Amino acid sequence: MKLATWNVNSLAVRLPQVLDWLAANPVEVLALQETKLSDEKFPHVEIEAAGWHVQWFGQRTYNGVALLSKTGVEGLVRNIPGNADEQARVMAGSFGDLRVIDAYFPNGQAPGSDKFAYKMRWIAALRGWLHSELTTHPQLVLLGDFNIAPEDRDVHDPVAWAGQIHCTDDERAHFRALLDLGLTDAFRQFEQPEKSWTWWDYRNLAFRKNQGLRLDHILVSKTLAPRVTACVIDKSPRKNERPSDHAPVVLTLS
DNA sequence: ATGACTCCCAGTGGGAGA
Repeated sequence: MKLATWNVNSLAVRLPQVLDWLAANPVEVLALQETKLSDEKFPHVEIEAAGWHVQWFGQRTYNGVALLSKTGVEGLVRNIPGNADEQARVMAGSFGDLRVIDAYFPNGQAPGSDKFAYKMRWIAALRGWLHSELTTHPQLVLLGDFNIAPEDRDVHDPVAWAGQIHCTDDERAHFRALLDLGLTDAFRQFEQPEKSWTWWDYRNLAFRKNQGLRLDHILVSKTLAPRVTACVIDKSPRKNERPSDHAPVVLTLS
């Protein structure tokens, strides 16, 4: 079975691309981020008409997550329990014994900013919740847009990006702390091409020059790790006329 | 180079993203 994550940067713009992609890639679960739609505007009718189950949690203009799936979901959770948050960033659901947590981590804007402090608090709250989720759901996948490039090899120009947003020591320490919960970066379980990114700046022909960052990740629990047979970045949606600045990441489980 | 592009809500510009 396959699961995927994709930051679509506005589902209003990208819905046709998402439906095309699902037709070609009928994954068990597709986790979306940055839908940028209030719940009453979410295009669930179109998605359901295409044969998919869908759950959504959003707000206007910013953020917003959704879970599209072949089968129905149970145990839905919106945002991090116990962590009051105006921003719609998390949706968790169970598909049989598999717990799926879709997360859109805060961007953080710039180290030292209020938004960076929020990012740090938010990830700490996520980690605390994940700790308990893992005890009740040993088969767990955390996937989404982490807005963190975990290592220098995840950055096209590590010198230029040193200490910049997505690449600070604080963010990387938070990423490692998530791994320390017993999670594995599925992408790095396999040999991968050098210069593998999931995000390219819209500006400066960055995609054509393959100047990007690996910010979108799929972490799997210890119980699940042995079942992972592949994890790949799918650059094909970039061929669309108005692509998202992020590419999907696809996980295969035996 | 305080840039570049895209999206949103706005309203003939500006914030945010990453």
